[in-house]
Amino acid sequence: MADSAGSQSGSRKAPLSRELVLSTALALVDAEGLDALTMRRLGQELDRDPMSLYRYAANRAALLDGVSELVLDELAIFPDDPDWQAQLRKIAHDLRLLALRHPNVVPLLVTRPLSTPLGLRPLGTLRPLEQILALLIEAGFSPAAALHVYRAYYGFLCGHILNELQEYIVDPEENEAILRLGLHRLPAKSFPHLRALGPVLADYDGAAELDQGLAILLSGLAGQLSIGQRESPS
Amino acid sequence: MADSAGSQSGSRKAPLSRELVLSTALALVDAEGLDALTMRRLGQELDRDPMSLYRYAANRAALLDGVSELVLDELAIFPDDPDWQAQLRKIAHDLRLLALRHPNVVPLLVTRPLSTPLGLRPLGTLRPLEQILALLIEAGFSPAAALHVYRAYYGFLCGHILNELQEYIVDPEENEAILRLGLHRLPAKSFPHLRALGPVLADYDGAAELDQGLAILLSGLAGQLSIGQRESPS
DNA sequence: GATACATTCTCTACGCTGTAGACTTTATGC
DNA sequence: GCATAAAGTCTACAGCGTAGAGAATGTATC
Repeated sequence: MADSAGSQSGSRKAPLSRELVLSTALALVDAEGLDALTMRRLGQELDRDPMSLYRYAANRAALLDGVSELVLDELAIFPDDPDWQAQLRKIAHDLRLLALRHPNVVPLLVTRPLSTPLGLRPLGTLRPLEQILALLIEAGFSPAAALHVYRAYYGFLCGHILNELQEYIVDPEENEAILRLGLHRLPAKSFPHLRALGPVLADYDGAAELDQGLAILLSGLAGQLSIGQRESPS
Repeated sequence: MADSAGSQSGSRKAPLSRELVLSTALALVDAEGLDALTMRRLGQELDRDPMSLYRYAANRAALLDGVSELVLDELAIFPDDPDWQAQLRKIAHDLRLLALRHPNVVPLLVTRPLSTPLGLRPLGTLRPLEQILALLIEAGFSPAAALHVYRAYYGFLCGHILNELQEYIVDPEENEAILRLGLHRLPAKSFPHLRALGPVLADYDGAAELDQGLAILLSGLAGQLSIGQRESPS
């Protein structure tokens, strides 16, 4: 018998479950990146035959969807908050922190919906949309206006997170080195401004910039609310 | 006898080049998606051994970077435009159209930089950043302020494009069907607003929404300009 | 023409991937 | 004890990226 790794000395291993599979997958992605999440590797991590995973996810794509869902489940939204702007700000910062906590999952979050029609996505990934719509409608926006506000808000939010993560470098020791090395590599002639910004690029206060952008956007969107209220029937 | 496609009847085939390889790769991605772009398949498309591609791209990742670059090269930016807001609006719409023209490349555009420190990216992907910085500095922003404006602007832009593409469905015939099918699948109890929005979701005027968002954002950002500098040259 | 060299392309092979299909083991109900 | 269902395993296949050696071709020099 091939009782390979640790586990119980007895014949039985811990029972598998979708939750266990997904959380192990997430841990693996967090630790070693998306590419490390292969069926074989995950099976090994769970001390099971890779094929057993197909009981809990129809295929690798579904597994990735599951991981997305699991991460988004960490996001708490309160659609009943009477201060919708404050709530949107809170959600934004929460999502930002979530992204920083699971940077390797962000490509998934942002990419998977591109290949799945809205209606067929995992429910967990649609929950934020639904709840933010609820929040906005509660705040007085018409459903259609709520959708537009959502799009502007969520688009901006995703964009910010992507942007920030693109400049983010894991090891702050190496940061300076790689940054300088990289920037030095740029032809001075065609990239003068970028090269000159080296030091400024190095300290990026993502939370502050997110706040600034949100302030602009939310106040603009709030303006549409008061206009809409004055003219349109509720 | 493997002389498959057209080409000369003689022994020689058309000479390969990086441009040819990349544009063929782009065509393949446009036509059949990112997954279809394998070394073997691309080799077959060019009627060459897959290994010959490694002369023109160090590996598959570099090939993907090359495709990103090729697409971004289509984007024209005029850093000398005296009306920076108009220029930013134009860039935004151009990039949006570019994304709609090459939807399968968007994941690449958005995802690849996440795994490459800024300084080590293909130069072609840094050009827009540099040129927009130039535009903003020319307009009177300090370099640091220009960077902040760029981040807010470009983040919003990317976010919008991603958002729009996520709701975009290729076949307008099937659109209604899949949409309804999908929405009908949603539990009415937990997704009331989303279900109710079906018709509104169906017609999404991306250009208009992009314009609206930009209007809010740019006017807000322009405000920072006038505050930042007491005496304005404009 | 002949020779040497550099470039370009091809061939073979290795270890990895997702997963279909048949099979074995274990838990459960009668 | 036995039937049935559920869970897990095994084997196998087609496809992937790409290392490394080799063949074919183009060019420079004599």
